[in-house]
Formats: sequence, structure tokens, C-alpha cells
Amino acid sequence: MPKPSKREQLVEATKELLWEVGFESMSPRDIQTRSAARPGSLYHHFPSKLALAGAAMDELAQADIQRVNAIFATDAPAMDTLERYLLSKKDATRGCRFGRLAYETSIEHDELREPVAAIFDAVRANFAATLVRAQAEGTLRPGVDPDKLAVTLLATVQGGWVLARSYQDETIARQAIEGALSLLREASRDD
Amino acid sequence: MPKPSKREQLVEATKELLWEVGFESMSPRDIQTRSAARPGSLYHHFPSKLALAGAAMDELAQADIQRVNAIFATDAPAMDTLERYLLSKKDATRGCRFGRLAYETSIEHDELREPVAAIFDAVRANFAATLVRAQAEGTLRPGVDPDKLAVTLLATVQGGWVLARSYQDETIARQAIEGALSLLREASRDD
DNA sequence: GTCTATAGGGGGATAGAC
DNA sequence: GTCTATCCCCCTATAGAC
Repeated sequence: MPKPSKREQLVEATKELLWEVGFESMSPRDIQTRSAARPGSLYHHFPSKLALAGAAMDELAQADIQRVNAIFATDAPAMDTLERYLLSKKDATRGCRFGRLAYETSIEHDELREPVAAIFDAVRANFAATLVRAQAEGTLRPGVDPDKLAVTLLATVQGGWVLARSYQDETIARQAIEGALSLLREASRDD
Repeated sequence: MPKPSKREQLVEATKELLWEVGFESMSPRDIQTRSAARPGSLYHHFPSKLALAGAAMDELAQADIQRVNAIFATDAPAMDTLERYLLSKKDATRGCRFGRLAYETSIEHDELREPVAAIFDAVRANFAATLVRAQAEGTLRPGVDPDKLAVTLLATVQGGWVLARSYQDETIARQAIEGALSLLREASRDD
């Protein structure tokens, strides 16, 4: 494999740092240290730290959208697929790479906000389509709005991460998910 | 009313800034400007910016715990009380004063983390007690675990704020809540 | 395209007069 | 208890050689 350019190294280092510390707490010096690149390289390839972070977020979002779409592209029963995704193991105290940007002041810049919105849109669409499928399969009552419920599930996941970080305890994120799943199961019962 | 001391003014200014920009993005200079206090006053009353922020968070949490407890101290039907709290109007794109600290690196410091955990504990306890009451009143099936569901509801609220900020659109937070409420309603039906 | 050197400003905190 | 003055370091970025 060819030697990575400084540009690629800068973007990779930025992806890591965005997850570890977020945008505001990540300095150009941090990026330069981790990528073994000098100020001249950074500002040759990107006009600003924001532009570099935007490029990194774009790559992160595109990769994750592929990953999520692949998980949901299955013929397994809808509720099983949903459950498998929601319960897949995560290091919750580390938080969500995308959700962590929400409370940064710079989320107002579209360079950062649009990749975050894109991955959230993709997850919501997969949730909603799967819930529609569940209704067709008879495992979810028709009385609930799949689009709204998709937002609820995404919010529960994101909120679970917020709680995990606030308590510095990853088990609480799973409790949030399990509560949502048990509610979904109740909403499928006919007795 | 007596003239506020510089200490009080510093704490008030810090409360505002913690909400507006968070801990890391708030500089001692910002606090000094807003409180019309000088560096000497800040470091006379507090050993560090962290200690000042901790004092401010303590006051914010205590006040909010009182507020929440008051809302849930009612004889109204359990589900109505829950719904009233969850649907009470909020400026969602501003986010949650407490949840916003979750993704800051400094949440690892107990001075900031403990007040956040305290308000979350209070909300969860009120949710759980109200859900138990709902089961006694026959408006929630006994099959769901009130403690777990309380975590789910809190996560949905917190996640709703994350989504509102990510989309810069406050209506999505309400969609998350409404989805959760419709699921709760389905879980109370017997047909 | 990558490097070295440096600039202007703000961050968090301290010293010591009043 | 509150003030003024100041410190050192890091932040983000620019200039210009190679």
C-alpha cells in the first residue's frame, strides 16, 4: 500500500481526536503531533481547523452510514434486526462520535452539523423502515407512527450515551435500550 | 434587598455561562466580564475555575431538584402527571444545562459530575414512582420494569435535546417524547 | 507538498496594593 | 474583599524557505 500523504494522515488524526476530545478541545497542535505533520502541511491542505474537521466528519459519517445500512439489509424478522442493532455492544462511556458534537458551539457550522444530521437521518430511515416491516409482519401494532417511533429510538440511544458519561457507567445506556425494547414488546401483544 | 456580594455575582454569572457555552468554553475572563468582578475576587473566593463551576452546578442542581419534586407531588392520575412533565415547553435547541456537560472532558471531575448525577437521579426516582403508581391505577401493564423504563424516559428526553441541537430544530425533541408516550399508551391497552 | 520560524491574542492563574 | 498589574503558556494561523 502506498505511503499515506500528509493530508490523509491529518484527516485520520483528526477523526481520532474528534471522537476522543471533540472539536473545540482539539488544537491544531494536537493534530500536528498525532499526524507527524507540521503547521505548513495542515494549512496547505485546509484553510482552517474547521475545514479539516469537516472533512474528517464527512468521512466518518459516510463510513458509518454504509455500516448501518448493511446491518439493516437483511431478511431476518424486523424486530430481531432492530433488537440486534440496539443491543450491539458499544463502549458507552466513550460516547457517540456524532452526538458528542451536538453541544459544541461549533455545531452551528454546517461543516460539522451536516455530517451529524446525515448519519442520524440514515439511522432514523432504517429504524422507520424496519418498524413498518414489523407492522406488516404483525409484531408491532398499527397504532404507532413508525417515523415518530424511529425518532424516539434514536433519542433513547443518544440519551443513553449522555447518561453513561454523566454517571461514568456504561451499564445505564443498556438499561435505557432494554426499557425501550420491553415497551416495544408490550406494544406488540394482543392479550 | 441587600447588595449582592462579588461571590454571589460570580456564581450567578457562572450559572448563565455554563448553560450558554459549557465549562471548557467559558473562560475566567468571560465570568469576570459578566459579573463585573476582577480576577482577584474570583481567586479569593474560589481556588480555581473548576471549583467555581462546581459551586454553580450545585446550586443549579439543588434548585432543579426542588422544581421537579414539586411537579410530581400531586394526586393527579399518574400518566397525566408524567405526560404533563414530558410535554412541558422547553427551548430544545438550547439544550439541557446538565446534559450538556456530559461530553465535556471535565465531566470526569466529581465537582461537575455529581450535581449532574444528582438531578438525573431525582428525575429517575420521580419517573419510577409515578410508573409504579400508574401500574397500581391500572394504566400501565405490570410487565414492564418501572426503574428501567424511568431510565428509558430520561434517556429519551436527553437524546431529544441532542437531536434538537444536531438538527438545529426544536420540534424533533417533541417527536421523540410523543413517540415514547404513544408507546406507553399502547402498553396500557388491553384489547 | 512539506518544512521552520514566528505572530497576535486569549487562557488560567498569581502578587501585592488598598 | 476587591482592586490593578502581570505572568507563562498555548491557541490558531501566517510567512516564506526548500
